[in-house]
Amino acid sequence: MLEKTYQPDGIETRHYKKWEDEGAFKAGAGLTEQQRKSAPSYCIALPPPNVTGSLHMGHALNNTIQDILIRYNRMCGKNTLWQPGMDHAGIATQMVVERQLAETQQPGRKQLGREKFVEKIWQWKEESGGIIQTQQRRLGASCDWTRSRFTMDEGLSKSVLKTFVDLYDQGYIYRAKRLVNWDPKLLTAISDLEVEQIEKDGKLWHFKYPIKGLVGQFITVATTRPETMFGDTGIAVHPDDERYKDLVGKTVILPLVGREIPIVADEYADPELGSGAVKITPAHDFNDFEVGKRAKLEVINILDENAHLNENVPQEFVGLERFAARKIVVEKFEQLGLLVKIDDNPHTVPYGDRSGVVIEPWLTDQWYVDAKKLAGPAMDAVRAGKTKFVPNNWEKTYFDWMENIEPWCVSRQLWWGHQIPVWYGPDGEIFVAQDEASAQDKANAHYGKTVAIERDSDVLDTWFSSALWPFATLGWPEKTPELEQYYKTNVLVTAFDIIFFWVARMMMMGTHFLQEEPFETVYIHAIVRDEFGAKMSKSKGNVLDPLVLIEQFGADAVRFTLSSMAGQGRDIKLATKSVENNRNFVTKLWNACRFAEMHECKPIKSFDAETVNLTLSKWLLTELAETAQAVEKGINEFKFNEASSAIYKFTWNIFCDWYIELTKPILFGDNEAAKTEIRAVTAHVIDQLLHLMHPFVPFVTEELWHRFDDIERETMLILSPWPTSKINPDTAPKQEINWVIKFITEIRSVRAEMNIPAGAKTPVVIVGANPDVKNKIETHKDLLQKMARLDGISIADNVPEGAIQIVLDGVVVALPLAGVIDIQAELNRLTKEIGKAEKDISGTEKRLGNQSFVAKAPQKVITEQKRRLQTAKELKQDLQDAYKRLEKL
RNA sequence: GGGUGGUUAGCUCAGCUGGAAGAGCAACUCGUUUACACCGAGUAGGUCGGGGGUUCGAGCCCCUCACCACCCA
Repeated sequence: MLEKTYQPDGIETRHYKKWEDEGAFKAGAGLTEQQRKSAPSYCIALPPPNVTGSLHMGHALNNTIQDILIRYNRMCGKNTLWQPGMDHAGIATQMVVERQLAETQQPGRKQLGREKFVEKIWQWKEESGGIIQTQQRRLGASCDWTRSRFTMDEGLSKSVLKTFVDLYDQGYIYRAKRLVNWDPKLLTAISDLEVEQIEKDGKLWHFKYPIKGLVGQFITVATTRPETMFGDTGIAVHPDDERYKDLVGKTVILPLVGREIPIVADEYADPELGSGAVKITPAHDFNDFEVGKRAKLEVINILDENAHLNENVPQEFVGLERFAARKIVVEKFEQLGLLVKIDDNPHTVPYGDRSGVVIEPWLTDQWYVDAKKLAGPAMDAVRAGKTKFVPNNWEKTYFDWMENIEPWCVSRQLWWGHQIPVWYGPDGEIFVAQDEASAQDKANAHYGKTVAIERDSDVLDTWFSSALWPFATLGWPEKTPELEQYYKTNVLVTAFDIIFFWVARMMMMGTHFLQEEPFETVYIHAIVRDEFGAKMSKSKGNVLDPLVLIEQFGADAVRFTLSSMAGQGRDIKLATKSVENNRNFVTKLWNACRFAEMHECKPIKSFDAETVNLTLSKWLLTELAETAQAVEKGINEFKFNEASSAIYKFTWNIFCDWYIELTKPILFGDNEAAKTEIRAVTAHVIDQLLHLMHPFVPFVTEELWHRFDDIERETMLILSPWPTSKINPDTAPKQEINWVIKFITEIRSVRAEMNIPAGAKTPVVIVGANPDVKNKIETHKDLLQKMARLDGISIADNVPEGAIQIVLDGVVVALPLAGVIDIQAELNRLTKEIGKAEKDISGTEKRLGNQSFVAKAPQKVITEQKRRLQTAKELKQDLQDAYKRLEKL
């Protein structure tokens, strides 16, 4: 016997273990060798989480969606693969391990040296990396863990090297000295996508620079970064700016330095901003770099890797930290009388999203991928509809970014990652090869003798390897059966913030190396926020931990909450309360099965939905079939909220609220044939429902499927085939049961409104019943009485005196309660009802009286309006009659 | 500054190719009945952000304004 409530803890781990142990997650699970070859494949590459990561709500949503898709398609008999894994997260991992070394008083990174440090990282990875995969299991993710991959594993590393070498040989990769976003804390270049622009209350300092040859004349420049003045190599003014026209071509003497620098005309200078003249520091500002190129200005780097002033500044300033330098520079200008004023100036400042320090544009040698060339085919694939974005509007974001794509800086000054396969000869000649031996050969051939070569110490950007994910995990560059079977993958599920980072790069690499884009569909889901719509963040303290919620309410409740809220194009505002509600929903399902169990509803193997006799059965089966179709449609269209809502409504509002209640008179009665049918139907519908719900709430459904009857299951629900459903074209059962429901609802409503005690049973008299109504009443007499709390139903020609009167489809349902009810209250109630009918009548009449409506509206709408008017008129008449009868008393 | 999404009941959100606004939660009233109090029955609650337009008809289409959120400069 099922317990009163569902307790997920032990059950979840038990089923998960069984699924995993018995290979239910494995590629092609549930199919025979033969079927695997012929079945259509369905493959999802899991966006690899970061090896240092732990499961947050975003992952929970992301994984839930993928799991729904995978479980559904697996049950549909497809050859499925959900390919999991992790990426090595260069910076993040290095940071984690460095912090750990510091905390345990061990020698730091630099003391250890590269080899030892990397060893430490591997050690860390084995011991505590990848916690997230355990957490994904808690959520129920049915990935093929036996195929789990890591971007630093041997196979992927090979793919990465091949990719680099091929791209280099094909001319897509080059080395260049350009400005990069330099993180002076982590001492590496970072992607501009890893730079956060944050609005800050800054200052705008106005400095006077003396003009050479014009004694006592100055030009005022405004700057947000005084300390960079040591690197100034020019002053820019707008070419049309009358104030400065005469100064263009002259030079100024850079204070504190004494360098002579030119005043140039460039449209970059905004006459409206500050003084209209702007100092140009090409080595330390992206815009200035461009101006400098146009005006052929000198490029002077004044910062070292730690963002301290280097030897290119006057002796007394060398070694100063950038913000200390700023203070001192301002003081010096003030002392020299060259500080004009200081304005408040809110502006955006770039911060490294990992380090949290201000990012420095810094001039370095780095490796670049010519992303522009790769972007072309990747865009074509989307234009041609070979890859579709869902919701579609994200295509625009994709195109906007791809069209304006910048060279992709792929080198990072880290130790953790794929070391760049580039070797340098004694004179700096570049040799690119997959291993040192081949590089040596190339070098020897080049120089005509054996020379010492040295490998580039930098590693590749993590995204360089993740970009290969959808095919490298399938074995590429080898032509493996898996690659053949599963590429291109069906869908990529991710959040919008990853479109640039990852989707775009996979599209580029996939189209380039396999001549086929990596996915049919890119489904972009929502971002999970807190219940007030704010971003979840540790500092705000509004983070909901999925594992805590799973602990509290069960994984199914968490999953169902997320899928219910996964509407398209909208963020999810998540409150604990809604998870609790869905826990209640799971319990409701549990109790429905408990009811079935109590009444010995057991699956009948030979059950045939076509042969049921009872209207109630036919009605329920139709509702079920409609639900199944809604669920399928919802999943196929990525409208998980619609699928979830169909499940919820059927389970709670149809099956529990009505069906179970309507079966009670039968199950407690003595019509054995009816009882037998209801038992079979109930069991059948629950069985089907558990299938429909399984992708959403896998644990409780698996558990119930095994428990609500005593059949020894040959398989597990996870591998049980998805039901086929057929909607009965006969709508009569539906109409009949809906009439029953309406009858009961109306009486209940009136009883509550007229304050009839819940316990009191009332007789009811039906007046004006046609044979059809009489028939329905006769058929469902027991349950109508039970559910509407009636004490007998009689049929009469006249309405008894002093009764409450309900008009239901032209029939008067009277509750003769003379002496009990408050006549005036009943008169008031009827007046209100009459008012409603009148409003309906006048609205419809107005519409039908409109010539152009009648002339232009479709016939269907007009007929509907006429019918509506007729019904309303009849209702009003009946209500008025009821009123008159009562009024006479 | 450019772009995207949003504004519907107190809250969170549905609302199909335009045909008379729905759910869940919260609120309030009442709880007989062994599936379930993690429950049941019922009630109330909305100028669909403002303005204009198209249309016989607009929450939905068009224009405009306001506000909110996010992305990119």
